[in-house]
Amino acid sequence: MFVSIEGPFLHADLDSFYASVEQRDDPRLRGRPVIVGGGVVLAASYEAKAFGVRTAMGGRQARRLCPHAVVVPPRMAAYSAASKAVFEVFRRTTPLVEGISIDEAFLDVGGLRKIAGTAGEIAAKLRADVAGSVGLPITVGVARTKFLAKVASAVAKPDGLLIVPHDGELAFLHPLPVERLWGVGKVTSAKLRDHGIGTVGQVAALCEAELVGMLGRAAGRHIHALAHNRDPRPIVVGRRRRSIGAQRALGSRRRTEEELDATLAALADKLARRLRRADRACRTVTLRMRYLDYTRATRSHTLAEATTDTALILRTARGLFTAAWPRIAADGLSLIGLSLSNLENADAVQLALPFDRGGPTLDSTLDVLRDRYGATAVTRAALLGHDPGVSVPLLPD
DNA sequence: TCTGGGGTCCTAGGACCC
DNA sequence: TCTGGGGTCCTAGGACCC
Repeated sequence: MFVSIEGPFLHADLDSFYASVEQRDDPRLRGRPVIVGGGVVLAASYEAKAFGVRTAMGGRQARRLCPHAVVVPPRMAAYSAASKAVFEVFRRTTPLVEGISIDEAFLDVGGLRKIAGTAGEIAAKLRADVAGSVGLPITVGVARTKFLAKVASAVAKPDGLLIVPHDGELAFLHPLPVERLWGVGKVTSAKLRDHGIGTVGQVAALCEAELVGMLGRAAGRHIHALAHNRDPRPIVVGRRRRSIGAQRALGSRRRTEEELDATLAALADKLARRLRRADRACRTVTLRMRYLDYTRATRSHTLAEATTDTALILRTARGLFTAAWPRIAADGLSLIGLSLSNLENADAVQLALPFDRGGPTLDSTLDVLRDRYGATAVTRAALLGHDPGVSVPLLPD
């Protein structure tokens, strides 16, 4: 993991990513409203958005709003390949790239000024490079902080470029609606609007204590800082995934215990494969449930040691399922999901350590490893103890 | 108008240890 | 014998993001 704080930052965000890939690959779709995904809208082209179609909207509603839209099934492999190509362009621009999702990243372009020009010039070239070599439209926001760069790209969409000058930060930010603040969703914006607060400027006029009183400690502090464009977060290169999950919607039909168990087994198998492919191991298994009335619940169990074993993951999931069975039987499920967290490196280094007759304890092993590699290199959670050796990742987890 | 699939982070209470 | 305070881990729930 590498951290860079210099700035300025670029926030690069592909426009209607899945739909743009479809329009790129099929000229007949260009200029027409395109919806990716049938049951639910995964992405909509700007032509479709003009009719009010939005991501995550039900397919039926979307077709009613825009009856002449072309609906195509998702092609995840094509999107994944396009994403890889775009990230290659990012990394040719600067090694300081922090991926946020399949279609979005932050770039730190400080220090490139003498070589590549101003941040604005770099951003313009980046957009041209993505269009030229991958054939996709991309919007870039440029600002002194990551947060403001992200706001700038959201305002500049689609296919735009917006540079927020140092002396114009708050003049740009304060007239915007509170929903532009990262971390303000439905619930928080409703709370703020109940207090008569609708713009970022109105948030900025409050003191931190008032916001903490309204929203809780973390959210209050966070939003107070963002409203003043205080965002010290650096670019983090090589961030590791913290969980792996999969879920399946089940519709409104009641499922039998056997059907649910088969789904659970398929999810466990799929996740264990992904886990092993990523060279990770998990210690916590979480069962996610949504009942037929759409209320949700989770049940989790943490193992003593990390595992990549399908059978153990499935046994653990089944144990959670069995414990939750009374409510499931009574209320029925509309969704079942599994998530693996507390991830550790599986590609660990094997160390042969001399142990006492009584066998090593986790803590005695930890002490030895801390002596050898330093306290920051080894954590209890990183240990994957297997007699007679132990596996230890050489990076902090 | 019924609501997919993949994630991150925060809170809060209880267990346990020092 | 009774008591406090701090820290970490686990579990469950919730808000939010793409």
